[in-house]
Amino acid sequence: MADGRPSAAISGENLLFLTDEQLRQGIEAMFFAYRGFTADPDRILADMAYGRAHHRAIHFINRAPGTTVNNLLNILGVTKQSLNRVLRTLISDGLVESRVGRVDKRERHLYLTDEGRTLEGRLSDAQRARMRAAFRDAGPEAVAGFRQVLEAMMDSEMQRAYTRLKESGA
Amino acid sequence: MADGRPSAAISGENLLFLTDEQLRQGIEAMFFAYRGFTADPDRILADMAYGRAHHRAIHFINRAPGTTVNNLLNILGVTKQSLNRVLRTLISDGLVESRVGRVDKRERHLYLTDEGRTLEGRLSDAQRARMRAAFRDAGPEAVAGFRQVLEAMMDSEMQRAYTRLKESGA
DNA sequence: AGTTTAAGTCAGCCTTGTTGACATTCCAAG
DNA sequence: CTTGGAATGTCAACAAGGCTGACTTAAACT
Repeated sequence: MADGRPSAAISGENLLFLTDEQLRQGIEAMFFAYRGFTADPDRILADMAYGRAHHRAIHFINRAPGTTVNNLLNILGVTKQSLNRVLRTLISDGLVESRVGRVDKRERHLYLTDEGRTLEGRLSDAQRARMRAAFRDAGPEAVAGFRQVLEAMMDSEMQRAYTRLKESGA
Repeated sequence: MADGRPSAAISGENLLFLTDEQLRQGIEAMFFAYRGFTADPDRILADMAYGRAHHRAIHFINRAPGTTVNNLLNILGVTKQSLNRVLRTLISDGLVESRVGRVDKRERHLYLTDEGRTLEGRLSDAQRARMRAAFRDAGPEAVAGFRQVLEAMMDSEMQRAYTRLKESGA
């Protein structure tokens, strides 16, 4: 409905005519691209008893070693019960190590074991390969735009988490 | 690991240095942005007995009215059992109508009812509002780049589906 | 006539999300 | 010192939405 009718949006000096059709194409692009984005790690995980939730935990523990459970909870946006089930299996399988905090012994700090890092590498390599190919195909300007739009699409809380991770990284 | 070490990629005339860190930021941007992308419709659906799967079915039936079950299956990338469960509830709730094909009576052609279109509108409006804000914030060049990268990230099969939908649209 | 295709259905399983209730441990404030 | 609250862990139950496998029906194709 309303195809062709412009959803006008005025932004400072810029007057953008964003039709519903253009927005819908953006929506569909996100849907199809996210499928591709997760496809490669999913294939690797399917062989083991793990799923996407395990991948996410492993990714962010690798990204910020020593992170607390609570911090991970905020980043992942799931309940502690849900995360706990995933962490329990990862710990008992020897991929993740949970150390009691030194300053606050209630906290658990999470680290990947060597085995955990190995799996992380396998998953990351697969996901990065696709991202690298996409970045290469699209070119540097497109990559900058890609990141700008994605950042603008996040909830402000996630935007802060993303920025924090970005700055801690490089 | 390998932070700082460049994953070089040569693309025709362009020499891109894509570090693992840059790729990881792209990966995390996708993760956080997709959460935002689904957040608004999810909130609407949570009040009803519906979930994201119902939203996807409604979206693509609206997009291509009269589509067959098999076609929808290919676009959504799920099993017919999974889709059927969703379609059954949508049909019995009066949001979707299933008509026997005229030329091939084995096929069922799917259409939204008035009630279905109403819900579709509510969900789309919410999702488009966020997309519109992100597009406006980022600007037209960024939007073009965003779409280029996403398209390059899709599996080729999905890329074809996406292009077909795009061309059928505007 | 026999095979293939589209769709639907039943049963069962898995992952991953949810609530709610409750125990433990420890820090910090009164 | 005691009490309240925070961080964590755990148990149970449940739901959504994926999956596989097996089977039926009806129509179309060869």
